[in-house]
Amino acid sequence: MSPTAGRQKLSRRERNEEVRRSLFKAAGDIVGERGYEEASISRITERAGVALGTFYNHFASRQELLDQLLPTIGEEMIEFIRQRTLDVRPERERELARFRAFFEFLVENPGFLRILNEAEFSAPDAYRQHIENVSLPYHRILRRARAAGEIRSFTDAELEAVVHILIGARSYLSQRYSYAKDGARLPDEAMFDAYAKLLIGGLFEETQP
Amino acid sequence: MSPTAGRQKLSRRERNEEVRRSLFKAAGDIVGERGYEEASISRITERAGVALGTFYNHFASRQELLDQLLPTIGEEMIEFIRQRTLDVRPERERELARFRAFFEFLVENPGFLRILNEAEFSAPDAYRQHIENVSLPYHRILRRARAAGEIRSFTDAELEAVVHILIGARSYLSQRYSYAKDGARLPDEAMFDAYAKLLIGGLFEETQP
Amino acid sequence: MSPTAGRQKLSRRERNEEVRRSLFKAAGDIVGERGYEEASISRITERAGVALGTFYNHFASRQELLDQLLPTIGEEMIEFIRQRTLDVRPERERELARFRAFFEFLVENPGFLRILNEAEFSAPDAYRQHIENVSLPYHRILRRARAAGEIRSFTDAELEAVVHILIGARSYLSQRYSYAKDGARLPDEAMFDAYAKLLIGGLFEETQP
Amino acid sequence: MSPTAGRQKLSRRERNEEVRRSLFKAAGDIVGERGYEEASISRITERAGVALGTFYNHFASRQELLDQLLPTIGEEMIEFIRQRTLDVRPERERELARFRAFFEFLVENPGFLRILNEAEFSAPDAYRQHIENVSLPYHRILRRARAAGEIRSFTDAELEAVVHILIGARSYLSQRYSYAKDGARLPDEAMFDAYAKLLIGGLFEETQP
DNA sequence: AATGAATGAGCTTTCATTCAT
DNA sequence: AATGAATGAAAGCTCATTCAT
Repeated sequence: MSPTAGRQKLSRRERNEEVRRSLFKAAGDIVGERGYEEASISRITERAGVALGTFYNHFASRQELLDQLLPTIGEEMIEFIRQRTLDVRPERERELARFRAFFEFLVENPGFLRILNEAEFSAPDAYRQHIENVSLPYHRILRRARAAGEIRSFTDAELEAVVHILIGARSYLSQRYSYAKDGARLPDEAMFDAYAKLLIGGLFEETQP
Repeated sequence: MSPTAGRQKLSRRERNEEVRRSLFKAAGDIVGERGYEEASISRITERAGVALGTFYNHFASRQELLDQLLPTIGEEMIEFIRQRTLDVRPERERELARFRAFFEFLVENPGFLRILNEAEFSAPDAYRQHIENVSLPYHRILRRARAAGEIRSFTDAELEAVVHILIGARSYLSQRYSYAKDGARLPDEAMFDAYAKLLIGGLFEETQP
Repeated sequence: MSPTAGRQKLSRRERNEEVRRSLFKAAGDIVGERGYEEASISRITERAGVALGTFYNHFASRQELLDQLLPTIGEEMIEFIRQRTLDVRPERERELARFRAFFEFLVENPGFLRILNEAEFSAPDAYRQHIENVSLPYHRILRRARAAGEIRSFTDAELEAVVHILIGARSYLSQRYSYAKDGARLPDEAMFDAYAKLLIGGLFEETQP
Repeated sequence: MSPTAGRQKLSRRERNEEVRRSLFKAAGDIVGERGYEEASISRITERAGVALGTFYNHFASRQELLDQLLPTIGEEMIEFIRQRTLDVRPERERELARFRAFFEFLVENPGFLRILNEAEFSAPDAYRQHIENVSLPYHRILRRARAAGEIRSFTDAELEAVVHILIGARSYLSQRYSYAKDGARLPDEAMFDAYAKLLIGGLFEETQP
């Protein structure tokens, strides 16, 4: 009897996939903690518990892996938010729920912010892809809400700008409130209230007598 | 009259300052074009037209120079915006003018965006300083406008969040519309309109029948 | 029979060890000829016939290798002397034999002196270790000889001082007589005689009428 | 009235000499504390309180200054020992007094040991000069003592070897007992007693039945 | 597929020396 | 004589990638 009998012996294919996953996870952890720059092959493979050369059996280059990080985790984020806001209506409330869900995702994935933000420079293709992955559905959602009369009068092009404003808002607020370094403030209700008020009613008084 | 008055050759002091400035400019250009990572001493000095060792006669380390880039150019940006929006009233219009002025500054300083955004990771002290330099006066402005009745009902903490939302909006919109790579769209009126509508009236309809 | 038995090509393991040894030898040669200061990585690797980067596959740092030089060769010296003086009695004669053997070792290892003497400043940990490696057994030998009545009246602390006197004597005499630079004198019988007389009878007349 | 009137205004010549001395002192201090390696021109001039370029108005090169350090301070040492042992008789006692005076000099000049020992490699010409400065008079002294019947039967060549044995003994004992790093033992009486016994009577019993 | 040594270009920094002011 | 910026070679070390085993 083989020494590994009894356990579900992994097939060659499965083992392969397992090593790949461990490399991917190691890279994500390192980038999340220390940034793309520090994610050297030797650090990644050491963390993954495989030999350095093994890396190149699974990825063509360092950049190839790095370029997969954000899209992959980004999809998880999108799905996470979708799942948490599935039944919320009307769209106004749903958007606020999405905003909250984003911060919940950050709490569960503290490395994501760094993977996301540094990608703009360290994995630009991945970054563009991710922004598109996020903004396209977002744009669609807003157009639908407009069709349903839930949104004020914005043109398509304006809604596209709005999408980037909303994404930018998330991003900067998360920087400010979520970086957990030595006692930074956690996101607070004021932030959620501010976001809600801005989206519903705007910042400035409309009437100037 | 100073002994060096007239069209004298540059004094020792002036020459020194000139070299320093050329190193600073070279570094700013390189970071703006290719990022902090690529701003190696050898590239900087080559661009500045001095020997490599000369760098260390003017800056104690690579990081020291890099840390001065954003605060210096950031102050220029702040002053640029201030000058362009000095007389605009009411605050609502002034904020829109500031927003426009920011994009005008970007047009004149195409490298600034990269210097700013990458600084979060490559010059974190400088980044924190800059964000503070921008957000503190911004927060004050909004509180004053609120006192003047120009702003809707926001608490202080909410206004602080608003500041970061507005800064984040600028940042993401500029990414989307200003990166001049291969024919990206220039900022268009839709963007300004969207920004204006969002700030004045918000995104969603307030009344849900 | 092992699969690599016979005149097989060197195994991976053996090749690895061979490169390491060649780096070690190159470093020892360079330090012996030109001093620690001159033992740069590039010189060492050039002499060893490998690429510069290869060095760091075998040693964590320049200092790590340099710190191994003296202890390794120092042990060889100790063993060399031990082997050559194994059967000499009494202790008085044995000490003289050790003294001679030390100079014989120097003739066969002309670089050793420099590796030893410069280590005090360039590899201080190694130096301390070596001095201890030499002086501890030396001290023990002298105490035993004293117990056997072969040594005059010295306390333990005095014998420890004697050890350093003897080591220092070797060291300075070797400097004077062995440095092979441009025709320096070889160690001569006068030196051995002086050493013998000093140890047996001392320098000064004891009786002053 | 000139601002410096009243004080003995230094002549140009005196000022020059003063700067030179301050450079010399700075270099000696640095080498004593941190070694020749660390004695860079910039460190020396900074410590001396003059501009870097000033160095080359007083010394042709770094090595030139470094080469003067040991001979100069070495002469001070020789004179120090001479003064302290002028009247001691007989020679046997005088030699012990010289040995003690050497250690007294070290206490007053804690940097000397490093200047001396590192010189072998960092200022070899200076080192050879110093050893000669010390050993030639030493040899003469011993020959005279021999002529006076105070010394046992040694040939000239043997006495020369003895000189180096005695110098080596000093050097190693001082290393062992005088380096003041974190609580190293101070030279103790055992050391002086051991030295005395070795010189008067030797180490081993002469008679072996 | 897994391994890990080999490679060499690249990095930041230090430094003795020169030289115009 | 004093100054201090300019120079460029050299240092130790890192790293993505290759490739023989």
